[in-house]
Amino acid sequence: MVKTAKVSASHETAGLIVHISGLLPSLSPAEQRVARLVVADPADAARRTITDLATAAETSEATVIRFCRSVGMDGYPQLRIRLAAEAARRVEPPDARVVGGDIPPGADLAQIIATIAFSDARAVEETAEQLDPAVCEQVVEAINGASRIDIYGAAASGFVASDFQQKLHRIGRTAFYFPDVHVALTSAALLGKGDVAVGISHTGTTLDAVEVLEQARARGATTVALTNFPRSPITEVADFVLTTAARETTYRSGAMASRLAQLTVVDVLFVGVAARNRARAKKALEVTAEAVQPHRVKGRRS
Amino acid sequence: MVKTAKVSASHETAGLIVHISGLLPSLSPAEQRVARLVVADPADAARRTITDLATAAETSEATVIRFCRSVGMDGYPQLRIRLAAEAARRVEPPDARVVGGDIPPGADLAQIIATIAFSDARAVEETAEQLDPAVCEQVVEAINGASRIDIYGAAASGFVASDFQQKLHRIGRTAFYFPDVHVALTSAALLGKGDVAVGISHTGTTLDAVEVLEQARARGATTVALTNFPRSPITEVADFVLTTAARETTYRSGAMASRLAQLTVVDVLFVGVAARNRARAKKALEVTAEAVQPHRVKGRRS
DNA sequence: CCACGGATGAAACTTACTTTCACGAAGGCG
DNA sequence: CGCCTTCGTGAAAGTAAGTTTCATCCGTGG
Repeated sequence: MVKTAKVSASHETAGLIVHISGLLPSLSPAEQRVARLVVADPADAARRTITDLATAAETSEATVIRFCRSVGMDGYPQLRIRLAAEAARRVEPPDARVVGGDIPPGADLAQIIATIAFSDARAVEETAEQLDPAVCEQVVEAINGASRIDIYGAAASGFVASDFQQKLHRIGRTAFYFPDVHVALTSAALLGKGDVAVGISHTGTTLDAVEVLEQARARGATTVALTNFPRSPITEVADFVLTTAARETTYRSGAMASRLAQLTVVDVLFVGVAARNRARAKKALEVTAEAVQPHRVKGRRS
Repeated sequence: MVKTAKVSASHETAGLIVHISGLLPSLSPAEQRVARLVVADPADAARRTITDLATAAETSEATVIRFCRSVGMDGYPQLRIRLAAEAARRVEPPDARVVGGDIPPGADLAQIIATIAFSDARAVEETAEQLDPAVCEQVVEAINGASRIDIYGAAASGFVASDFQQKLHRIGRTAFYFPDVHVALTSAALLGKGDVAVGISHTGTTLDAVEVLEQARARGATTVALTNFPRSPITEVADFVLTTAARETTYRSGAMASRLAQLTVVDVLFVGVAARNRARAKKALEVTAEAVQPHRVKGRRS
């Protein structure tokens, strides 16, 4: 009890297994048998009960407890938990992921899932990384001060535009989304100083989106572009440019990752605006949530 | 993704916390208190004894045990071990501990960006982790063989539904999305054996979505539900259930991460279907891309 | 208003963990 | 060479943790 008791304290955090095998030689024979089992398969040991482990090590429970104390644990349960944690940590990190993005022809669903998840998550992270907080700030400011916000996007970007519109609307801002270019153009013509027009286009080359921003800008409105390509045509008619960072390839040309990246930016702007009017936004969200309550099925399944 | 073999096992092994938060609404009040403690700080929960945890959750040990069973564990010790492992594997987010939670009042844009990116990316990854490839496979199969696919979703889920519809349509599948419930219901009434109806609802309690699936199922169509909560009402009318893993406080945050998670699942299904008809899908994508070419502004996009 | 079913905690119970203690083997000292 | 000491050990007693059972409570629908 006295001799090895103090060794541990500092080593507790990292490398429990290493720690154990380090002081293995200093343990008594029976304890060593326990130690070897533990080191050989920590995860398995964590699953066992003390009696079970004692039996496997051909010794008694008492010895297992002594072993626990010898390696600096309070008791068996603590050892178990530490072992479980340790074992989990040394599991291979989510390894060879198909970074490229293209789905190989023979891929099964599991591969497809992994690939998509990876590139989708990547797009979100990378987009966030390269987003300029200062620009976001200004855009939020503009939106917050606008008496009207027009949002335009076509096809896949249309969903994003529509989503953004709905979000702003939900917190009580006057926002519009027009699926039809002509309507969007006429609306843009009615914008004025202090209003905001947002154009969303992954490629940045969507003629309609460019035209809408152009029109809005001509009327004195603040124009914001959301695109993946920082030097694309749409950026030329935008006061503020927000870029996404999605790398789409063949199959993904159906705008998959880009969409998520765009939505992330929308989320940022939305939260930014909401944060400016915390109380009001919260209230609005609650009210709108209540409004749909009758459309919910009551109760839960058990 | 290393192992695809064990279908149900993979669901349990990966993302225990996610799994729990998904089941949260379907738990009884007392169990929910326990669940919240566990989700809030898994590592801490793993350290506690059952009595301790019960006290902290202001309930009895019996309830804690019931909670363990509800989330698929044998008993408390197993839960403890799993929590410890889970907590260890989890990489500490750089700064923001706010995972699904609220943005702190004083947050600046940079913080907001980091927080959102983190929880968005997390939702995507965790959703992918717990997606069951076998179920996806069957859904893909069903969609692939369907002569018609009806997709329904309301509000935020409506965008996802619409996006899915557009994607399927683009690779030449006959898919519909109806923003109007009544139209959706009449359409569902015309579905038949071999057809597919997809209902999207984050909470799983959207009455409209449930009704549409019900109707579709009554007509012999295959029904698919996409929801965050594996035991919500919508799952009762679905032949196949696909779950997302967004840990969003259900109503408050206006469906941000959940949306991305849903889109990820949509992407998986889309690619899955496309992969079955590689040549045809590719051709279709090219043709549709050409169709919008005249609407592009010419010029570089670096 | 009652019957019913689910949710819940108190208490009985079981299992797991911890402590105590006595035995026996190894080493030292008279 | 024996006797004492020390240490490692497991049996068994003791305590704490986990699990089951059951009576009660509460809301729901007849």
